[in-house]
Amino acid sequence: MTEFKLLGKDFFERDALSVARDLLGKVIEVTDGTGCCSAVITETESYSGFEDKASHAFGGKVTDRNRVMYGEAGIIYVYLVYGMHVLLNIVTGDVGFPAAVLIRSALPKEGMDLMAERRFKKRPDQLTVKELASLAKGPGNLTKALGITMEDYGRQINKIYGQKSIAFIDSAYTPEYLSSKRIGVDYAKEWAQVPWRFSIRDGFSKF
DNA sequence: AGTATGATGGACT
DNA sequence: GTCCATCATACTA
Repeated sequence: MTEFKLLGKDFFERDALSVARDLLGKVIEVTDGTGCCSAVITETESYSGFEDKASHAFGGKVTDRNRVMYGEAGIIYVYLVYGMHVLLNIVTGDVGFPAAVLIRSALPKEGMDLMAERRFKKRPDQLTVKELASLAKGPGNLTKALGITMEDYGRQINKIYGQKSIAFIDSAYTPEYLSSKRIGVDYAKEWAQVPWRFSIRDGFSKF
């Protein structure tokens, strides 16, 4: 009998940096018509406020894509980059203040068969070591493995929509972590340098 | 209505 | 380290 509790709206109703850091070691669990899978969150990034040049909401910009960043905490903000990758964010903080946490990587926990099928059309025992290690590593790989799609846009976490739900589960695990520069935002100049990326210190990362 | 580009990932040198 | 697939979105006009 596993005791678990969902991370409520209050968890996400805080500043994006705290949420990003505290999300490390927590579990994301996705259920859809094909089944259920979960993974331990190992890497996140925060995007916060009007001044953050790396944020889609920089300068208070509002578009059809980024609109939910101004919404209530716990809303799912997904978008497509490079014409092919879906990236998962959770909105944080107060309504009207644009902020979100990007989930970049996770360690597969349950539902390996689903994740292996979605990523490589293979059974888990057919995966190479490289494939296994990269199952949910990287924001694009993570959403593909977990089955997160654009249809999840604007939905609330921990709620069921038809057969689909994206839940966040608490954990007593509070890992040592590292902070570093955010990835892929060099265009944001000085805002590309702020240490708003968080990752579990696993002893293997070279940071 | 035309164009530039990206909160990536994989292949390759 | 370099190249590039691929297309919705944001921006220019």
